Amino acid sequence: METKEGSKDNAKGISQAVISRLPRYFRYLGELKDQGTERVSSQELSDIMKVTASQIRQDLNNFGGFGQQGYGYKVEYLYKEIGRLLGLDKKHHLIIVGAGNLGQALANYMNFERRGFLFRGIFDKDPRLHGTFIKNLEVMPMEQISGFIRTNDIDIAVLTIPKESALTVADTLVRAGIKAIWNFADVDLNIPEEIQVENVHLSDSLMKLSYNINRYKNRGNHVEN
Amino acid sequence: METKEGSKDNAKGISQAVISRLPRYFRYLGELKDQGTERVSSQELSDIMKVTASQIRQDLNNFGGFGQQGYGYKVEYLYKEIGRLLGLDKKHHLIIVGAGNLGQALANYMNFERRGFLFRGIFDKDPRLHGTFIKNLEVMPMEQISGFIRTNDIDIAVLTIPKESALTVADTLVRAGIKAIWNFADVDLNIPEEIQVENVHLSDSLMKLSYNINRYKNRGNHVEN
DNA sequence: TAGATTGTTAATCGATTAACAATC
DNA sequence: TAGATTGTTAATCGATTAACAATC
Repeated sequence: METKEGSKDNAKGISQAVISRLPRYFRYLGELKDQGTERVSSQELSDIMKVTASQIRQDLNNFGGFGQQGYGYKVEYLYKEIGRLLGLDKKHHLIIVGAGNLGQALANYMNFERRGFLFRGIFDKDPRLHGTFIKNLEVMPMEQISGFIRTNDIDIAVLTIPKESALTVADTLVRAGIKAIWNFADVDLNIPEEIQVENVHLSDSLMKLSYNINRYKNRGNHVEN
Repeated sequence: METKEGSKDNAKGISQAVISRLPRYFRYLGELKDQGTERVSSQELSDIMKVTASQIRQDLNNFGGFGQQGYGYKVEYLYKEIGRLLGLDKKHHLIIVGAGNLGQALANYMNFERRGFLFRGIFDKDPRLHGTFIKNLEVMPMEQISGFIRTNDIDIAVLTIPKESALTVADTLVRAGIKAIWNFADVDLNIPEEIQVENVHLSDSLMKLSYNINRYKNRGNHVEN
């Protein structure tokens, strides 16, 4: 069992469908924990989260045996384990590329810092912004990105620039050794497979909402995305 | 053929998987259009978008016959039709609830207006903000939301408030007759089925990225969401 | 007409749900 | 031990891909 569990822990081939659900489990378990709940069964969680108990058990079992038969799951333990899977036990160092409204908003959003996502630098091509401060960060010129990534051990770049420059800037980031890009530009990046990309296409999201207003209901309104 | 096409046009039961892909088709077709491309085959689009030609034809056929056998699809026509499906031929009236950093950023983002999503009001519970302007919009107190929705024919509420107040505010919105909520609060709303909800859970998105940094590659880095 | 490419049916693949044996 | 609930296998469902007949 040890071997098996160990191998499952860093198993490959877990579908993005499952991974997408982990933060939601994490969120609900955090609530239960804050309420002082000690244990939860897949059925109880199923009722709260409106997904099947079967799916919960399947999802969790992708990563090893987190529960105890006849008892259920220990909330605190499961919460911590899922947090670990999500990399929340480690600190991440981020830069924001694009100091426009969205870049500023993200820089000021405290909840990311709370989870270990630390903003270390912010860049913009507009010289008028250079030297100004957003939160505690001085806006730097784009030319300094590569050096900054290398010197400050930056994992993640948050891309909040217009789509016109997104592709070339993404290339710069990749060449500087970035591990992941959180992409808010309205374009699909074209970078090597091993660099992780998570797209937040706000326009797409709004258009989807617009579609659903006009058409008849298709599914529930919970979960998804 | 007329009857069939007509019925397909407002067909129910089109999966959210398909609907989620429509904005991306729209985006690529817009680019082709801007480049002056007149026609495109599913195979050509497949090469550009990195999805199978089969999927493209299947997806489009959910909504009726947009193409011509032996020829392909007329770019401009298909672009317009998908835009129509996405409700972009109509104007939408939105309010922003929560005038914090994110609310301000969204208010200032021009691309939504360009697509017919018009911001008509912005609300916040902080009295110090009341009467100040964000873009061309005066910040109003929360108490005025319901009246404003009814008077100004508001379709969509953009929810950019902390999760603590999100549930109760969402209820207010529903009672005032809102059709859809674009939810940026870090919580799942619990409102009637017929009200459309599109969640943008930024924290979830960042956690997913974090997961993928630590684990091995699972899939390509293109597309998804 | 011959060639190209759609629309659509059939086959495959993957994800979700159900069922139940293992076990706490 | 009996009861509860997981972990896991098997069944189902849905989405994607392949194949090809229809037709421009």
